[in-house]
Amino acid sequence: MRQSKLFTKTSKENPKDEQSKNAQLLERAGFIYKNSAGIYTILPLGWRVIQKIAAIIREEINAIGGQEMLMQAMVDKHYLKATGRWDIDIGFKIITAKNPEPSFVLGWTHEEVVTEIAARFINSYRDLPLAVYQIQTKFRNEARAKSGILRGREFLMKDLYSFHADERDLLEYYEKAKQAYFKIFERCGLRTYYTLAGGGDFTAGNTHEFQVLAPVGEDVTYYCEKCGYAENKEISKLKAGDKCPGCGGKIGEANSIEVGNIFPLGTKYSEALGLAYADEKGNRQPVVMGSYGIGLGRMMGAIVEIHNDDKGIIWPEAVAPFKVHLIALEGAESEADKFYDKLIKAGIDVFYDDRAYATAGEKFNDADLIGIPCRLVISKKTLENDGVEIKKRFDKIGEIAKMDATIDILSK
RNA sequence: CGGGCUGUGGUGUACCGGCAACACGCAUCGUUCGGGACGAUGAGACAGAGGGUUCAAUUCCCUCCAGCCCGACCA
Repeated sequence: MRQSKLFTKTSKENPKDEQSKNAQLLERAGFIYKNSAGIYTILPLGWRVIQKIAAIIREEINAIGGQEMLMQAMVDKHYLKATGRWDIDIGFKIITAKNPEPSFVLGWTHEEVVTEIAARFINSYRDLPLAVYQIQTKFRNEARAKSGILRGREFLMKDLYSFHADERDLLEYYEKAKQAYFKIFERCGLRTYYTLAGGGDFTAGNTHEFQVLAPVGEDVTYYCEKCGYAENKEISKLKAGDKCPGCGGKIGEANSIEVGNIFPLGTKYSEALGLAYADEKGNRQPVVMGSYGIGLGRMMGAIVEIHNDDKGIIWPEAVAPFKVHLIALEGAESEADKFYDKLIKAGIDVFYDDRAYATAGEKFNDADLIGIPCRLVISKKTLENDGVEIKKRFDKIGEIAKMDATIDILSK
């Protein structure tokens, strides 16, 4: 991708109406655009990051047997009526001039919908267990959208639902999902705490959240500095300085961002929507369910909150919009063009700053802001050695390498 | 939903009861070219919307709308 052709441009100033780091940096660098409070367009650069995150999620969820599908945003009243959730004041009900009485809501979750679908296909214990998921837009009428893309009114979510013959099988899968979640977050550069939490409108029992410690986070987590055990303040009896109930380590208190959660739903939804199977003896049993969510936009925001410096974003390699940022300086344009073509041919995901009228300083500052982890600079200076300068985003100075050798290294 | 603050070219700001200024960005020309370089010229806002006070409103008052922050709420 040539930077001169990119749809967006960077901005030198922070937007006046954004206080959170994630929104300031993502907007300045051209990853997102705010249309309304809590409603952000994901621009080409941001969409690349979201796609990287989505690919990692798909890999890990597919690996635990998740089958991807897509449910629709419009959810008929009868689904939420079945569980008494139609009147929860979080959805956007859809009305029209001809139909002032709403009969649809823009889905803020899909337990009811997926449960009814599953009831059509699950009949026997032989059909279980199963797990399906989607990456889809959710709508929530947040009383107060805040913190940039960390709490929006419309956002992309991965929601996974699992179906089991009994509680034991659910818990087994729950553990698998937990491990998959740890992998997903770790691969995306996020250190998460597996946090005991309440169930909200989803289930009466306890649930688990994956919390990233960060000052902007709106949750408060008590966590063990030694073993990583954690509880959400909402339900916790712990306080800072206590001893960890598991290992005796010291409990710390910190604000945190909930990037994911997993819920043992039990039979609440299967009973409400008639999802049952025949066991080995032919007796009808309710299916035991779990649900598992990850907010993709919120993850992107959390990554930026964690990985930045005073110059801009520092993307973890796995989720960076491009693998390398190639910069051509004055006097090296034609050589840089050739090198760019070679990188493309070698299959390297490269962002190429070919802008003729930008100064070196502008290019470097933009590169720092956009935050691609590996930078290549070609200038008259580097060409004296038939070379290119390689610099990691977090390094102060780079080193010169031969162009061909650089392609070899990058294509590995 | 309650409270506070804010709303001025594309962006960030200033001024002010007398028909709007500066920086950045943008356009053209020239000089530059390894950390947002310089000079010249130029385009671009009827000041969130509506109403009121006044000879006169971007400025004062009211209403509404929008945004941010705090709180309440909250997969």
